[in-house]
Parts: sequence; structure tokens; C-alpha cells
Amino acid sequence: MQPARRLYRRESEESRRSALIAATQELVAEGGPEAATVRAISERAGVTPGLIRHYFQSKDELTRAAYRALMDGMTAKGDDAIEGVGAGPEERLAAFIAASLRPPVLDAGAVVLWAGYMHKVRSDPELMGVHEAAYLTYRDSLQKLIEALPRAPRTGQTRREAIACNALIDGLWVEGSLLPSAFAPGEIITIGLHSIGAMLGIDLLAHTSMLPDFGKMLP
Amino acid sequence: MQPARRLYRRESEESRRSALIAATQELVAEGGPEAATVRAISERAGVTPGLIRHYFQSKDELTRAAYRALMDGMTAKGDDAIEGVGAGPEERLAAFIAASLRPPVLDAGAVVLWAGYMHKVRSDPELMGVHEAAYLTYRDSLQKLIEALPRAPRTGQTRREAIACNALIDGLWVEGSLLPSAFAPGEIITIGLHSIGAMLGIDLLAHTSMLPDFGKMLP
DNA sequence: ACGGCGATTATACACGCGTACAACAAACGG
DNA sequence: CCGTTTGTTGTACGCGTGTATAATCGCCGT
Repeated sequence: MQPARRLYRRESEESRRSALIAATQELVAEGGPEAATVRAISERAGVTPGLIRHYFQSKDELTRAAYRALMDGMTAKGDDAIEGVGAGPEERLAAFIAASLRPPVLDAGAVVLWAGYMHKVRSDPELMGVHEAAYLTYRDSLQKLIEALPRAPRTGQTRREAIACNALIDGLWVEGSLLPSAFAPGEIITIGLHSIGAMLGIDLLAHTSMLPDFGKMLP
Repeated sequence: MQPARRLYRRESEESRRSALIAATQELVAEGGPEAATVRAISERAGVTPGLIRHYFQSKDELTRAAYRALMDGMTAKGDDAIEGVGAGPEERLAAFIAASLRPPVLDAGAVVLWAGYMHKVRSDPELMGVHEAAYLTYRDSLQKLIEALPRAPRTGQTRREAIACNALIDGLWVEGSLLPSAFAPGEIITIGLHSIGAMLGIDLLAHTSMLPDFGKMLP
């Protein structure tokens, strides 16, 4: 009597690929890049290791796909947030910022995942392209929101403002995710809105009616 | 005839440890954590693999030492910069900021190194302590520099300002290191000084005489 | 109902990893 | 100049890795 061969269901290519990508992301987020072995990934995705090479030419290609999915997902979150919010420029900018500074974007797993891929981004031109595109897309959304503000426009100013806002959001994202105990609940969002408001010369905290708890934490 | 045994010199414990730590940092910066194998580290340090376990109880302990050295070195750079600069509060703050936004701190290798250790920081309480201490030390230096500014002090305000300045510096540090081609030379420093000045309500770019080329790039 | 395609599994392989340990030799005291 | 100490080397081991490939069986067209 042979040990029974494992039962399985055939599934669509898209379903398998996304399951493998999700499993990869989870494992990297939890235990770093070294935890995402083909055996661990396939186990979490509910398949056997060999299947990975059936859908991806190599583990490296799965890695690239997972990074692409991560970056696409994160930039999409910001754009989602300004759908279904009022037309006021300040309100839209505030919603965009807040979306990047709360879960699921503000999340230790997401930061670890992002960081875990960093050296591959530097060494792999394709991933570098993905990174650059995601960064510039996000920054461009920010710049458009800034340009919509009711202010006297200054030439070349909004580019630098967008870079600075982006940097501030990124920094708060990393620190808030990595050291959550160092901040009060909602403090990261409040600081982000207050600081960006100060940089742009407007009061963003006055336009946060769509946020439940924040906006009343500063004197 | 035996293959000749490798010649060697005995060296001090400190010299060996620092060589191994430096080799580890270089390799992680160049090729990510997975490139820092005991064999590669020992080769770069000019010794054989076995010696690592003579100076460090395990490879993990060497990893921890390398991370500790990285964080110590980076926080020290900021404090170095305000030595040997004038007593003016704005000038000191500007020097501190600029030091973090130019090489060797602003450096792709440094960012990759920092990112490569991130997941270990989350899972290892000792490394988490190192990270937290370095972060709070840096932020505290920043807060003291802010408090020295000639402004009407507002209660609880400087803490939030220090958090925001820290985040902005961190964000610019990551983006400037990872995507250097996306910025003009010195632009990162200029944006940092300009934005932090705006957040704090002072003109930092007017106090950059100690910086050779910057300060004249904004309209 | 059944034949064949191919998605999925199972097994094997070569390699590099961190670790352990015994042998060796460089430096130092007497 | 020799004996001791111990920093340093060399080798071996077990394990987990990514990959390759043959065997299997779920599913779809007819």
C-alpha cells in the first residue's frame, strides 16, 4: 500500500498566481526575505513546491511579481481614499495623507516587506523601474492635490513641496509602523496633517470631518 | 608535499571584531543580507570562516554587533556636525539637518544596510532596543536644537515638531539615496532646510554659510 | 463514458549555508 | 631557546535551499 497521493483541485492561473504572491508577501512581512522559501510559500498557498516553477520561471520572478503587487497596492490606497470624498481641495489632500498613515498602509508588516525587497530593487533594473514608477506616481498625485489648493502658485514650488510632503509621509509611515508604542493613537496622522499644513501654509486639520477621531488633539 | 598552510598574523581582539563588523556591513550594503555569509564575511575581512565563531558566539551575534555599529555611527554623524559650527541656533540646526542629507549618511549602501536589518529589529528584542534608543536619541537632539530657536515656545509643540522633522529627514534620506538621479545635486538638502524652516516658521536657508554650494537654489 | 491534455504532485539532485572541532603555529614569558 | 598559551586554520557534517523532471490524476471536449 502506497502512501496516498495528495488530493488537489485545478484552479485558474490567476487564482494560483495571486495565492502564491500573497503567501510570499505574508512570509516576508512576518519573517523577512529569508523566511520566504519555496517550501514555505507553497505550503502557505496550499500547494506543493513544484507548482511555483509551473507559474513562475524562477523564484526570483515570483519575488519580482510580489514586489510589483506590493507597490501597486500601496499607491492605489491613496487614490482610493480621494474617491468618495468631497470636492474641497484641502479635504481631498487631507484624506490622501491620512490614508497613507493608518492601517493597512501604516503597518509593520508592510514596512518590513518593503524593506526586505530594497536591496533587490537596487540591483535589479526591472524592480528599480517599478520602484521609480510607483514613487513618481505617488508624488505626482500629491503634487496635483497641492496644485489644486487655493493658493498663489509659485513656479517650481509645487515640485519641491510634493517631494517634501512625500518624504514626510514616508518617514512617518516607517517610524509609526516600526515603533507604534512611541506614539499615541492617531498622533501620526495628526502630526502629518499639521506639519504638511504648515509647510503649505494652510490648515489641513480644519478639513478632517471625514476622519472619525482626529483633528482635535492639538491645542 | 602538503598544500602550504595559510600564513597569518595574530591581531588584537578589537581589530578583528571591527574588521568582521565592517566586512558584514559592506556585504549587506552591496548585496543584501543574503550576501553576508560567514564565508564571504571572513574572506573580505582577510580571515577564515572559523574565526568568526572565535570572536562571536554565532553569526547572529555578529549581525547584532553590525547593526549596533551602524546605528551608533549614524546618530553620531549628526552630533559631529554641530561641533565646530557657530553658536547660532538656526545655524546649528541647519548643520545638523544637512549632515544627515549628504554622504556618507545619504548613501544607497547605508539605506540598504539599514533596510536589510529591519525584520531582525522587529523580531529581536535586543535589536529593537538598539533601534528605539538610536531613534529617540536622534529625535532628542533635534528637539533640543528646536527648543533653542528664538521663538515663542508652545507647550508640547516641540515634541511633535521634532517627530515631524525627524520623519522628513528620514524620508528624504531614503528617497535621495535610493533614487539619486531623480534629484539635482544638493536639492535634497535644500528641500530639507526649506521645508523644516517652513514647519518651524523660520528661514533656515539664510543660515547656511557653512555649506559650500547650497542655499541659493530657491527663488 | 472515456481519452487525452496539462495542472499538480512527488522525488531526487547539487550546492551553499552555519556550525563544530581537532590540528597547527605565532607570540610571549621565563 | 624552549614550553605554554591561544589565536587561527582546515576539514567535515547535517541541513535547507532552489531547481529539474518523471509520475499522476483532475478536468474538459467529444
